[in-house]
Amino acid sequence: MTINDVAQAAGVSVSTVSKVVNARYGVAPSTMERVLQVISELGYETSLVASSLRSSRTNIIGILVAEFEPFALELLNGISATLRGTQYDLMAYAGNLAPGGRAGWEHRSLSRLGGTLIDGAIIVTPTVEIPHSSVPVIAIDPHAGTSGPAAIDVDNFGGAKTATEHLISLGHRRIGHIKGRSDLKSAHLRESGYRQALQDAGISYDPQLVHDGDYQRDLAAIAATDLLTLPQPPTAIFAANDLSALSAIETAKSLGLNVPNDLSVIGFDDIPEAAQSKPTLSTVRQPMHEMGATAVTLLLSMLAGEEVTQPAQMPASLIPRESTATAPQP
Amino acid sequence: MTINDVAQAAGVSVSTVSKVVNARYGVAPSTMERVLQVISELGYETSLVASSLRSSRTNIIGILVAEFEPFALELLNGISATLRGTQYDLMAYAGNLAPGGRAGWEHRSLSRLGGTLIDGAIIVTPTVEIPHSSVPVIAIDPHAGTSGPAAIDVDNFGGAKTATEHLISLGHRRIGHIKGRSDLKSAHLRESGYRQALQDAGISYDPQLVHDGDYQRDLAAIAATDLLTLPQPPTAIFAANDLSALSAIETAKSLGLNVPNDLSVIGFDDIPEAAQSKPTLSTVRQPMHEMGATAVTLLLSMLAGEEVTQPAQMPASLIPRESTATAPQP
DNA sequence: CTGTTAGCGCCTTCAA
DNA sequence: TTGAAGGCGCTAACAG
Repeated sequence: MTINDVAQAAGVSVSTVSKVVNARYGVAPSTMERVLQVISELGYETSLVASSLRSSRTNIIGILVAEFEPFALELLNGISATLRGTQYDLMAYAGNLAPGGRAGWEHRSLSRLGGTLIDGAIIVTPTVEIPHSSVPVIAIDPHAGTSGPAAIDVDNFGGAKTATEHLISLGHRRIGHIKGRSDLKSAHLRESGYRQALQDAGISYDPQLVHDGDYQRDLAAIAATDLLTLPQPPTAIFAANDLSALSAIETAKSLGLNVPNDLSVIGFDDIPEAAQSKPTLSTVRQPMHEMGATAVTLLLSMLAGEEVTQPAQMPASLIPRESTATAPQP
Repeated sequence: MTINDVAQAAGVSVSTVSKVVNARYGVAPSTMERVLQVISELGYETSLVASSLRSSRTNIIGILVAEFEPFALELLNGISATLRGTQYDLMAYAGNLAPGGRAGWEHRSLSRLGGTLIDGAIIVTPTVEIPHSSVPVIAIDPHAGTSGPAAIDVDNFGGAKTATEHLISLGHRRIGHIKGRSDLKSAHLRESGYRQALQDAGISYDPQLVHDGDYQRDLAAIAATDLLTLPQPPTAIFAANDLSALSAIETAKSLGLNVPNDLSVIGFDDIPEAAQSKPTLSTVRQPMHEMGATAVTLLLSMLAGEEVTQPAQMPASLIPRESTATAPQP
């Protein structure tokens, strides 16, 4: 079912059909009607691929992710809602599913789709490389410096500080931290926030209480075990992300500890699982919906020809749930 | 950055570059090395659009949705997880965001992407039309007959029956129902399940207790109001979906009723909001993750050349939460 | 108003 | 082993 079939069936040339499809001027009303008739009979739709190869505009916004995990999905939700009612369709592409090459998927996806298929891109990346591209790009959560394209992220430092202050306000003095991936800026910022909160409260920093969890479930479990089997274990743990926090809760349970009575745990992100765990997880929420919406807004202005370079920083907010409680009396 | 630039920089022809990129035989090792060198220097990636126009395989699975709402996003999650480790990438396309034409997006999206951009499609549709296509297609939740392509849906009848039985087991005898969209088969099946459960329990069917909610929030609110202002209002309501159920709870609250003490409410779907409402919503869960996984499995076998026509029906499971309780004593 | 022509970037015969 | 040529479906000049 190509434009050729339509042209043939209607007894006109392909260019005439193209004009009708794209509502160009210069087609006789009668011809137009006949062609439209044939089109609807045959159920013809113009091929996105072919037309995008030829013309530069597609009216499609691409969102590029490594894979569709909860964070990206929430973002997608906000993006989709914001895009509704505009002229743009949304195409989400996970370019890292195939086995092999983990690195550089941002560049690969952008090169493969950019320029032709999509008019602009929102790229969700936890890595450092943000390629420059022929189309406007917004990066969300680009754990990197402020170089490169317009970027959006959450206030990692402030959020971590808030989380730690929450624990302090509950009377905790011995507070552990499970760090995130050390090559990501967000991990450092979150650790800094933790240390700042301690310092502000006059609690001295104890390196023994900080272990590496790499934002991953299994490594976080090891870190939690190390922390909890210390001669003087912490009464509370701030984990750099929810995944680590949930893992820490599991570990505490397996060691016979009760959360939150024996140990308080707080995470970062507020992924959907956080609200459904037992006990439900106290955490610091990234406003993913709003981040998605902001990304769209910025991208649309870039597409409208405006210059956008200023990175946007979104606020993080404390979500106290069941996994944090007042410190046990010694 | 096209294949031409690479060819020029490497001092070879485009066809040679193409052969190198696609690992075809017939290129001298030295040439190959030089070309690869240039490719990595220039950061060249083959254009998805151009190559898909020329060759039929892209190793991309498309998932076509009207928009990215919670149901589709959960599905996406399951699909993405199942696709990991296979050779396929995932492209999700929302082809109905642009204002205007609501109907027929399935056909439009499939025509525009199928045949060239994607090797196969999973289409998430609540409407009746399921177009035939040039690529293998699996339909999820196609509230339609068994005609057309391979389809996956949930046991609507059994799930509705289970929900109603749950209310009956709590002592309710006067049970209202807020129906779904009458043009969708799922709505009829859910109503049938409700009536079957009543009949099995020896409770006579009262047409006054069944109102139309169209699966929509606002219409469900009207239906709920009508039900609750009846001379003899129901003590429990089974809503055809969670959206309607949440709306019914709102309505009940605004009428001064306490849920679940004065009125029990149960929904259908188990969307994420159900676990976070106050009170949390009892419901019947569609196994969206598993439905997505099943869709992928079926699609992969179709792509491998096997015939798949048998529709898959997934089980629905009761998720009792706070919004249902024993019937108030008269 | 309509049709012919020339590519968009790529892959695939087919000659050289 | 290499390159030239044709064409995938479509759009955009340009002639007629």
